[in-house]
Amino acid sequence: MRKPTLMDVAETAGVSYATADRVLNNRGGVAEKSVRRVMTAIDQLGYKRDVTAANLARGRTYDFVFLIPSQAGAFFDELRGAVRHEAKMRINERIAISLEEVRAFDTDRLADALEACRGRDLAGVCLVAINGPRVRAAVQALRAEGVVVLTLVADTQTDSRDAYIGLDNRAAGRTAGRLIALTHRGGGTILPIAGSMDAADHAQRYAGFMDVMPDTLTVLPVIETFDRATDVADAVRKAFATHPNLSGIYSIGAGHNGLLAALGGISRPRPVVVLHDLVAHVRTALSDGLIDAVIDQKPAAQIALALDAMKSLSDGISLPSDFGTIVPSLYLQDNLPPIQTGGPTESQTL
Amino acid sequence: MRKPTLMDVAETAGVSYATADRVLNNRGGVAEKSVRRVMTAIDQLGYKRDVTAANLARGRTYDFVFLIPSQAGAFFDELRGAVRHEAKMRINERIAISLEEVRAFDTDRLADALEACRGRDLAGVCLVAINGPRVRAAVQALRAEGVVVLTLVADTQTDSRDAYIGLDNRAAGRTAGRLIALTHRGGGTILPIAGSMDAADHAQRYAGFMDVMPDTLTVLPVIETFDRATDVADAVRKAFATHPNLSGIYSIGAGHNGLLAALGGISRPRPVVVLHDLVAHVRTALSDGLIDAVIDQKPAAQIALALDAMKSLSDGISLPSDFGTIVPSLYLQDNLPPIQTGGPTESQTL
DNA sequence: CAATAAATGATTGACGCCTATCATTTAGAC
DNA sequence: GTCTAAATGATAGGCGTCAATCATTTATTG
Repeated sequence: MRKPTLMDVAETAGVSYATADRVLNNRGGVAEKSVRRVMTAIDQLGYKRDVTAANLARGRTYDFVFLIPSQAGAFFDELRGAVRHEAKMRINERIAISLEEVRAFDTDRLADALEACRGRDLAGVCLVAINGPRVRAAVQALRAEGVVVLTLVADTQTDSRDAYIGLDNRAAGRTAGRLIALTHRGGGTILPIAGSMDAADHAQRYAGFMDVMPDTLTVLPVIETFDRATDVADAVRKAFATHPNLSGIYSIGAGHNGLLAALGGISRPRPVVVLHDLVAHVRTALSDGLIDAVIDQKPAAQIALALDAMKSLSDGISLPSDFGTIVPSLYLQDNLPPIQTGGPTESQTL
Repeated sequence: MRKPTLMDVAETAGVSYATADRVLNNRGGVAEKSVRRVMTAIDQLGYKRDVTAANLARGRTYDFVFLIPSQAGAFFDELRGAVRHEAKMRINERIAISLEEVRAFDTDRLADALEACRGRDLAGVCLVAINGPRVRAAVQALRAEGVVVLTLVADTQTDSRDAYIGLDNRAAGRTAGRLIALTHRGGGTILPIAGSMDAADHAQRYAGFMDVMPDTLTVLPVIETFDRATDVADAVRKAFATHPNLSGIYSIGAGHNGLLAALGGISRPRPVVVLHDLVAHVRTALSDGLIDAVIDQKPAAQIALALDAMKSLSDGISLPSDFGTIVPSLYLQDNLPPIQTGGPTESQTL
């Protein structure tokens, strides 16, 4: 039989369409026993509301805003690219996405951008969080308006946003550590390089890394480079000079260009190198065998997840508890994912 | 401004709605110059047909059938589970999925099942292919009816189906090999275990594995176990006895229970173990540190891809050339994906 | 039992598109 | 200029739901 409609439900419940509708969209003013009869009919028939028809009727559209740092750097480039891609993909899901760039590390600009979102009848806002009183207040104001607010990549206080989508940095660090350990079953000397141990994500990755380090390995003190390529290169070169038996490098942060440059210049057997984020030049380096493994946080997947989450939340559907935790992907040179094609719906012009 | 409708297009093109409609759905009988004017208006306004409204109006539904081997075994269990899951997920996308189990390795049963699909006005059929003249004929007959036919996991001749969704087995083997090589930089002895080298997937994995084996490693001859757990266990135990310096195992096929049992029983330092498919007991073994790495072919993702592909193809949209190639995922115990929750839409009862 | 409130029924016009019909205009052939 | 074919316009009903209105029935209360 054909998919049941709400009219069918009404009939088998022995009530009018109007009453069935009142129950379905709990508009109230329905007697207890009628509610029950409708409910019964609903799951007797296996009725499921036709969401597309509903959205059509409601004329509902979802307006989402992404506030992404304008920070140069391959990772945020990818993130922005993913937003643009999803924006194209979802126009015929009645989802309108606008991408706004915000100057990086500038709480005031971020707060400005958030405040500018008020009164625009948005369904959701997604931001890469940095903390600050104005930011926090602006988020609260938005949520008070009924706008769903998500944090992405970097979180704020747990209670001041609706959900957080981001990498499990501890797991990422553990994964890196596990791989390093596996490749050093005979022992060795490892150099961890971070941007800044004051950055929560770097600190968590490092902690995860150390969690799984066996004591047969010598782990040198972390070098902080503030993700500046030249500093990274210098640090690596110096380490090579100082530790002739350096056998592994874990690069916790960014500034990979420096690392790659330094690696290209050495003569003796290259150490095992594990680093983060499969951006274009890292991908090339991995393909070329200049590095061994990349731990990725799948920015495109995060954007897609964020959209699903915002849509659900703004429909009043709550998220599963473990939602939003991104498990890192591990890539060697042989299981690199294809360059983003966008799936078959890409060409859906007409 | 609001999303333009076809009426808007008609107006800015200076034609009637009927003509615009004739162009959009190329029903023919429109003068060349009118076609151009409508086309121009379409991309001037950035008009995109509202697919949901269109499907609503058409009353179009997509009926898909999955023919999955009834073969016991965790992998096909997962595959079937994924089909059922997607079936639930997509009912409000006007997609009806039915899952039919077919006795494994039985071309006649498969052909029967395919023939039973005829005349049912299906949009697509997805099968785990095994070759045989009757199967091939049945597939052709279906396609002649306009049914999209996809192969999943195992392929047939390239020209006899619309698309193939499946693991890049060579890449999977290479990934395993790369990991083994990385963990044996000092050399070692590796045991590859396959179900049958006559099976294309196993042979390909093995080939990929050997592609990247450095000559500093000793690779023992492949053992064929026909994926029988007891045979696997025996083979592993025997290998331990024969090769005291056995340092790595690559299990190419299934029958992992036997491998895990044998591993649990050894006293000396465990070799590095890499195997395929993150099914429940493998997951447990990985969590417990009984094995080191798992290469997964993401059955759930394959099912989702298959559905997207069938839908696109039956809408007349062709697939990108690299579509359907599944790149293997590599899991260590720290980056295990969460147990399938199904995303936020799961709870979308009303 | 009347007066009031609560619950229900009946119906309607969107939403954007599809499909079909019928009338009208325009162009081409002679 | 007439006749025919091609092109176009106008319009209507339907897809399943939402949101609203108004009329009617049923229950409650004193």
